[in-house]
Amino acid sequence: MEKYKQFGFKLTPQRLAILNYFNGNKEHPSADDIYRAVSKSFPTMSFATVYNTLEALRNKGNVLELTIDPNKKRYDPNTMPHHHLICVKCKRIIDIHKEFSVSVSEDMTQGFDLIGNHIEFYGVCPKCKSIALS
Amino acid sequence: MEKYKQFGFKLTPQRLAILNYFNGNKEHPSADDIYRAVSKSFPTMSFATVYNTLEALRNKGNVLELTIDPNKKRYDPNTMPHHHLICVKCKRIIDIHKEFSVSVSEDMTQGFDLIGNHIEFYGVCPKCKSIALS
DNA sequence: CTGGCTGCAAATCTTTTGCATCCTG
DNA sequence: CAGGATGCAAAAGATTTGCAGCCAG
Repeated sequence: MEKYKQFGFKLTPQRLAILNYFNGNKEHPSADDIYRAVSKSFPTMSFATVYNTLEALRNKGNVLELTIDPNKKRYDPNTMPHHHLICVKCKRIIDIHKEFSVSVSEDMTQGFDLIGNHIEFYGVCPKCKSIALS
Repeated sequence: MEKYKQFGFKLTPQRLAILNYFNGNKEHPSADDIYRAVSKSFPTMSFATVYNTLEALRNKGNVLELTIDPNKKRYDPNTMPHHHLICVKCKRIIDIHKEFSVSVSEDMTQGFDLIGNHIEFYGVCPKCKSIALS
């Protein structure tokens, strides 16, 4: 795919498969999710390649690592600034595209240089709500 | 300590040691930090007891589990609502005690019931700034 | 006394690493 | 054709679990 040439890294078939899986993906998958999905087309795919590719993409700023799920890292190919809402039961994550004004005065930052911020919203998704009722 | 009786769970010496370690602690320690600190007074302390106690405290709402550090869970005995600023280099976490208005319209939440939110600020702490310069 | 807690070790899960081989640029 | 990427397996960390014995209430 031409659109990936800009990335400036070797475009192996495995990486292309991961990029295709990411394309338009809003699921915030874990490394294992990616491994399982891409293994279907690449039976020899290894975790080393998944993590290696994620690391490469992360260094280029094409993927974000999410720490919102306590059990494992999740990855987000949508690099536009945005926030997340996570279901506390099933851990499903959806995007919140909205800007918030969350400035902090210097006396609160104890000499830190600020780089950015990310808001985690917590909630219960519709599916888990209905399960809870039954 | 009388103040802990309210917790309504067995006050073993090990748990008391963990509670004392937590008392006023602003370090946001990991399970391993807790284990190492409390092991000094309790050489037989085990990880099982640390995790067991953390789980019990968490269920009572006396400790928060932070997911902000990608490498491990961190724990916060300060249960007043507040936010965090993390150094992206050394992972030091400091508290941000300020309220922000971050309401989300219903059309963004896709049917989720909202429970709460938490803001992660990213930055570089003074110590890591000076190391970077040298 | 008794049920919950402790401590140890083994197991699990996620992520990382070493290294020989492969293949993109 | 060289250097980076792959795949496998082993290793490293973090967290969980099984279970026999212990002790706070």
